[in-house]
Amino acid sequence: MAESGSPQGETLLFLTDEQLRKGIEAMFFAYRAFTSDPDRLLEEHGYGRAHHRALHFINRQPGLTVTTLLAVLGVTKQSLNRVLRTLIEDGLVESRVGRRDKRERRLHLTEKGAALERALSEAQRGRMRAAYRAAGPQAVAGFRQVLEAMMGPDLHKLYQTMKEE
Amino acid sequence: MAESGSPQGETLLFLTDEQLRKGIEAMFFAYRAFTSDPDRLLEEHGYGRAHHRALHFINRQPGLTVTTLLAVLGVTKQSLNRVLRTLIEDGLVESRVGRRDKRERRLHLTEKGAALERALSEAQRGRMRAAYRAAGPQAVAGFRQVLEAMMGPDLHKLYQTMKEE
DNA sequence: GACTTTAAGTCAGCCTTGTTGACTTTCCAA
DNA sequence: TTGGAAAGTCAACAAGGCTGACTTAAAGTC
Repeated sequence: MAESGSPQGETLLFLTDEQLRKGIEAMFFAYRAFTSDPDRLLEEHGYGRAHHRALHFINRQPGLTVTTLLAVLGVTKQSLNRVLRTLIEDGLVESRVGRRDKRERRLHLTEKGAALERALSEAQRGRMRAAYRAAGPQAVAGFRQVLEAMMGPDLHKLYQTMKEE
Repeated sequence: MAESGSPQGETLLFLTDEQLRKGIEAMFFAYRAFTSDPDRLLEEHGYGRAHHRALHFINRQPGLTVTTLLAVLGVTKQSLNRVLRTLIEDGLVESRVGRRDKRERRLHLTEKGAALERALSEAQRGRMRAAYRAAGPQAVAGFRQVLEAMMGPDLHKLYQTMKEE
C-alpha cells in the first residue's frame, strides 16, 4: 500500500478500521443519550419508546393510515396495535375512518396527545440543539450526510417521503 | 427576531425545529440500518444484540472486569449476566480470575468468540465504510463532532476512556 | 482477628416490545 | 360476485430490560 500520493488530494485515513470502530462506538453512545431524555419523560407517564415513535410520526403526518405507519416503524401489525390501542384508549390518538376508503383508519393526535408529543420532542430537541450549536453548521451538514448514506436506499426513501406529503 | 445580521458570519437556520426534527429522524432511521446487518448474522447464531455489545467491548479491551463492562453497557448485573453466561457456556468468552484481585473476573474472547466478533463487526463496518466513503472525510469529521457533542459528558468520558487503557 | 465493603453471581418475578400463526370483519375493485 | 386489501384480534413465545433479595469469596480496615 503506497501511502504517498493520496488520491484526489485526500488521504483515506478516515476509512481505517480504527476510525470506523470509533464511529460505531460513537453511534452506540450517542443513540443511548439521544433516547434517554424522552425515555425519562415517558416513564413518568407510563409509556415506552414504542409509544413515542408512534406519537412522533402521527404528529408529523396527521391522518396517516395504519399501514403507512407500519411501514415507517418497521414493526408488525400486532406489535403496533398493542401500542396504538393504549394510546387510543388513553385519549392521545384518534382513529378516524377514511373518507374515500372506509377500510382505512386515519390517525390523528388529540390535544392531549399533541401535548405529550411536544413535551417529548422538546426534550429530544434540547439535546440535539445543544449538540448542533456546539458542533456548528458545517459539522451538522456532515452529520446528516453520513446518516443519510448509512440508512441505505429503502430507509432513505421513507425518510425523504415523510417530508413532502 | 431580526433575521438580518447573521451573527459570526453564520446563519442559525440549522437550529430551526424543522432541521432538528430532520436530524432526529435521521438518527432513528440510520440507527435501524446500523444494527440491521449484525442483527441478521446474530440471528443465524441464535444470539441477540446484547451478545454483540458484550463481544464488541470484550474484544476492544481484553481483560476488562465485569464491573467495567457493566458501566460501559449501562445495564444491570442480572441482565448482563444472562448474556455473559451463555457466551461463556458456548465457549466464546473466557472468564479468568484476576491476578492481583482474585474477586475480579477478567473477560477475554476465545478464538471462537473472536471469530464471531470479527464477522459481526465486519458486517457493521461494511455499511459504515460505504457511508463514510460516500460522504467524504469532511462530512465524517462533522458526523463524529455532532455525535460526541450529543452523548454528553458522562458517556463521552466512557467513549474516550476506552481507547487509552 | 473481627468487621465491613466490594466483585461476582444467582433466583424469582415482572414489564415492554418484538415475533409467528391463525382468523374475522369490512370494504373496495375487477 | 368474488378476491384481495386494511384493520384488528387472540394466543403464545422470546429477548432483554428491570427490581429485590441473598450468597460467596476476597479485600480492606480498625
